[in-house]
Amino acid sequence: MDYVKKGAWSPEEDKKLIDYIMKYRIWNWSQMPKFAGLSRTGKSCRLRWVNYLRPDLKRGPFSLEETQTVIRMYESLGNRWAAIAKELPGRTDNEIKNFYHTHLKKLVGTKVNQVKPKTRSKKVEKAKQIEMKIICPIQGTPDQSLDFTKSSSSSYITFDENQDMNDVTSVDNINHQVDENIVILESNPDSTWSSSFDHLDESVHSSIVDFWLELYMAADDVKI
DNA sequence: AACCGTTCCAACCGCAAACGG
DNA sequence: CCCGTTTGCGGTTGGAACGGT
Repeated sequence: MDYVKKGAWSPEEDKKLIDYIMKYRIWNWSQMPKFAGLSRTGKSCRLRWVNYLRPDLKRGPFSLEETQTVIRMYESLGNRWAAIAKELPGRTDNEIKNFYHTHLKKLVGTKVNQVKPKTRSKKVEKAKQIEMKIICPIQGTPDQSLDFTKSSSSSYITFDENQDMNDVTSVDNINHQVDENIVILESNPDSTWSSSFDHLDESVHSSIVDFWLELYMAADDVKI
């Protein structure tokens, strides 16, 4: 093949590849392109099919369950994306890798402190101004899959200045606070949070972690 | 409106593993 | 075994889209 096309796939190319595979199945990636009338390498065709055109792909944002699975699997397997993908039907290794690098890397592991955003949302700035009470550090969670204790710093969920720690007995109560002032900040750990966190029982604790993940995935205005 | 910096993801590359003659 | 070819994996990047000024 003299000319090999690179870059983004056109809809016509996608159709050629899909039509060919539907008709003849996958038999040899390196030979397939010339039979399918594509000026692409077999490698490019395989990647396009596996990561984008395959009919069994899920698409769309990761659910909370999927996110938790990625975190859990990453903590046990490391960057073995293909192995992690086996636990998430409809998701590709590439997709999981991208998702991890763009959304989770700063939450898992030890680099939380090193990814300070260059710009903060207005809501975060406002929150800082009113000296909000930190009530929920995402650190030292009872759930090992979300164990941030290795981190040299922590992420906080913070609430409005009048929020009392003793009110935090259920996720509903937490949710109630979200509309106004909840923000997530990164910060160095200090002594104020750990003691205030002690009286929360494990179920509330893990609920907060779950809630935080949900919030993180849903909120546009949240900066990590 | 125009510019600029950031985010995100599709697609690339290099390398390793698997395959098969 | 050896060696060439094919397939699979993980790191990296180009550029479109987005958001802020």
